[in-house]
Amino acid sequence: MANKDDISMAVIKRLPRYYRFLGELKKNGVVRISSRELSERMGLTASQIRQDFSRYGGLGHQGYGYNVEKLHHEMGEFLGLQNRHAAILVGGGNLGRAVANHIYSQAGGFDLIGIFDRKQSLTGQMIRDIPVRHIDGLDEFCREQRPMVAILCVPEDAARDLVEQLIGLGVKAFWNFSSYDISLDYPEVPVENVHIGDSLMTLCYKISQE
Amino acid sequence: MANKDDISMAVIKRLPRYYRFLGELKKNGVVRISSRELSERMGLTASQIRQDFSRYGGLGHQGYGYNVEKLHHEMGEFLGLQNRHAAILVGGGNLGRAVANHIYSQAGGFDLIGIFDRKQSLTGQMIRDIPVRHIDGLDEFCREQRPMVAILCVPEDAARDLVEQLIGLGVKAFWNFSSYDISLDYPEVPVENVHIGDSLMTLCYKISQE
DNA sequence: TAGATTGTTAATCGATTAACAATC
DNA sequence: TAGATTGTTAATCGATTAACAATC
Repeated sequence: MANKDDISMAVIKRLPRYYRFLGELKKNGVVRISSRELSERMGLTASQIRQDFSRYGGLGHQGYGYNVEKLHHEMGEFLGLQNRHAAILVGGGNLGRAVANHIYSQAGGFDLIGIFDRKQSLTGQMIRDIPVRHIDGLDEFCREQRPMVAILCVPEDAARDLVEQLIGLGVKAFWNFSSYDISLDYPEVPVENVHIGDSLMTLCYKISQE
Repeated sequence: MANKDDISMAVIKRLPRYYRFLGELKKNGVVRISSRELSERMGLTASQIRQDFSRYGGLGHQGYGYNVEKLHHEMGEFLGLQNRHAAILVGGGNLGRAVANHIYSQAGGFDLIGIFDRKQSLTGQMIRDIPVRHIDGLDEFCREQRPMVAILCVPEDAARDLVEQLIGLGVKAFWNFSSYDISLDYPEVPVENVHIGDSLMTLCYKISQE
């Protein structure tokens, strides 16, 4: 397999979508698929699909195409979905709850081990099978449980302070729903941003263009 | 001003971030800024910033830089934030609530005029100042109120049927939080996707790379 | 074997960066 | 005027598409 370091973000960003489509095909009992047919279903070029897949070594067979189950499985491996990373969630509001539920229904990758909020009224409430703890207990919890990932569903100012605190506590990566730009201060730390506000502005632009 | 149709998505996707940073500078009383200084604050090249801004006509002044307030305002105009689009939200769960609150706190673009859910237990509840209605009333509501945009915070299968129904009811654009790929079936309809599941997989990949 | 389809190389296209003349 | 900085053109870099030999 090619060294993953060579693979550009442009390709990586397409992998989850491939993974979803292949999962769907697998569920529908499709055994094999050609790059051409997959391209039609996904709205990509067959060329791009072959380029993307070929980076991961011999996934296909000439004259046959790709085995759906194998491809789906390998794609999950490339994404690292077989790993289990201990994660904590900070911010138990609506967004935090939605995200917590998502992690549960999503196949792989993360185990949510703690939820924190600064609102006293939330502490003790259960989200799925996890109790919401008060943010004051964050330090102690992290020192004992050593979460690897933190999910930030808090406002920008809170996120800024939390990132500093959490990095000090050994957190290695962030799933960031705030508008605080973590990478500017910590360029080496893996961060995945979900900027809902930016998405809304982009929609506004697209509509204005009609 | 250049015809907006010429401007690529790569540029458009950066506009909300510019808009946010400029709003912050404005709030901090910064009057003027050069492309070089903005580039350092945002982690971009000065060249890219000048390229991006120059597409919109003479926003800067040689030897001076850019006026922060003017640039912020113009950026908002390009994004169409001065418009008001009537929007409905389908799906009153945690994600729907989070999104509804977002629309309220966000400066511009959308007026949320209705919220729908198929759960009887939710109907009648208030989210902000909007009552949750039962999904059975969607047709009648849309025929009377003519929403332009629909926000989908429902599972994929529900989203599929809803899009068909809503397009029939005159909805022109979608903010889509489901994994249903609207553009495959309706390539002409403006859609902005927020794929939380894909984002989580991408994070998983980034962590595995460390 | 003949037909299908990959993996890969080459060509094209688009986006980013560098350079600099224009000018405030 | 001298210094700073834009807007724009040219150069570079990267990503996508096309073509096709390899081969199942």
